[in-house]
Amino acid sequence: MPAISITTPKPFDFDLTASHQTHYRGIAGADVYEGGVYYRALRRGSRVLVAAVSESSGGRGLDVSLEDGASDSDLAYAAQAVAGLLGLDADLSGFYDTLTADPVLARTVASLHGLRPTRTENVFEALVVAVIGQQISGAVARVIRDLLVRTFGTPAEAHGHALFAFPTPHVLAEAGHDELRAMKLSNRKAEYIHGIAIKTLDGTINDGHLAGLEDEEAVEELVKCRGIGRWTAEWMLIRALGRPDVMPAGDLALKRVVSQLYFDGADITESQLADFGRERWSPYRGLATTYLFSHLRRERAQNETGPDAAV
DNA sequence: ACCCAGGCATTGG
DNA sequence: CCAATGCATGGG
Repeated sequence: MPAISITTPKPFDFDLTASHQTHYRGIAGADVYEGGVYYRALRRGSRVLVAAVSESSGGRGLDVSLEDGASDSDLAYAAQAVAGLLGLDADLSGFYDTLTADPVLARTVASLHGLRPTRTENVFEALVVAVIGQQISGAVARVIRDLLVRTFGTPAEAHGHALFAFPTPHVLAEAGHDELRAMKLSNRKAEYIHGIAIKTLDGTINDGHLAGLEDEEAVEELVKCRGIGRWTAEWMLIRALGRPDVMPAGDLALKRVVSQLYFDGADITESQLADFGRERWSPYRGLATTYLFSHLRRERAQNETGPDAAV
């Protein structure tokens, strides 16, 4: 099986990072983490490559394997894509310095040392996943996201696993309203996602262009799209572009966790959270957000399968 | 049977 | 310009 090694930066915890990417549940959308191997179906042009990623036996990096027939060029592509998905290119040193100055945050995320800010494959994936997650609980969002990926994603049988590449803008743009509604999306969200697919196809939403914009410029441009508000734009910047200083201050769960950790449970407003984050965590508000959410996700997943998993 | 959940667009003051 | 309202669905 063709494979390529990639060296990893420090600090880096592969298990933590792959678990975070799959919401500590082994599968989340197009991402799968099972038996110590992270699987992801990647799009390269019109083809799909399935990467299987595991720690090198030497422990000095990662091995990325593709199916037989993959070229050296495919391997180089996959190595680069996996490095992005796992956030290996992020710089954590400044954030860890911030942690030493914030004992509350440091204690909360103490067991997340080496977690990397993982990413989606592209802007479209992040936007669609964010729209799905608007207003509803993580549990509901997961059901809808996984259904969408299994229904409209590109199946890729490889490494003995049935995997799916994330649906293309083309497929979702071609899908009828009733087909999207069947994904348990609301009428509105079905329209939003359809529109985002169209705008991605016609270049109105363009990864390279957005990557060249400052955080706030990108938000201002994205919120012109129907269905994309500030919250959705900010999550896209974090998830797709790995922006380290973006914080979705309107996020209900983030408000709650910051309230509990820093304000004795008292309700805080969006602007209070924005001020707090700017003063306390700049310029690493995005990394603080990622770590806090990883903490929440893991707690929730453990509570469901943990103490009284009476099976 | 309610009520809430990692928002958004629309409407009405 | 700010406040209220409907939306779809699964879990508590």
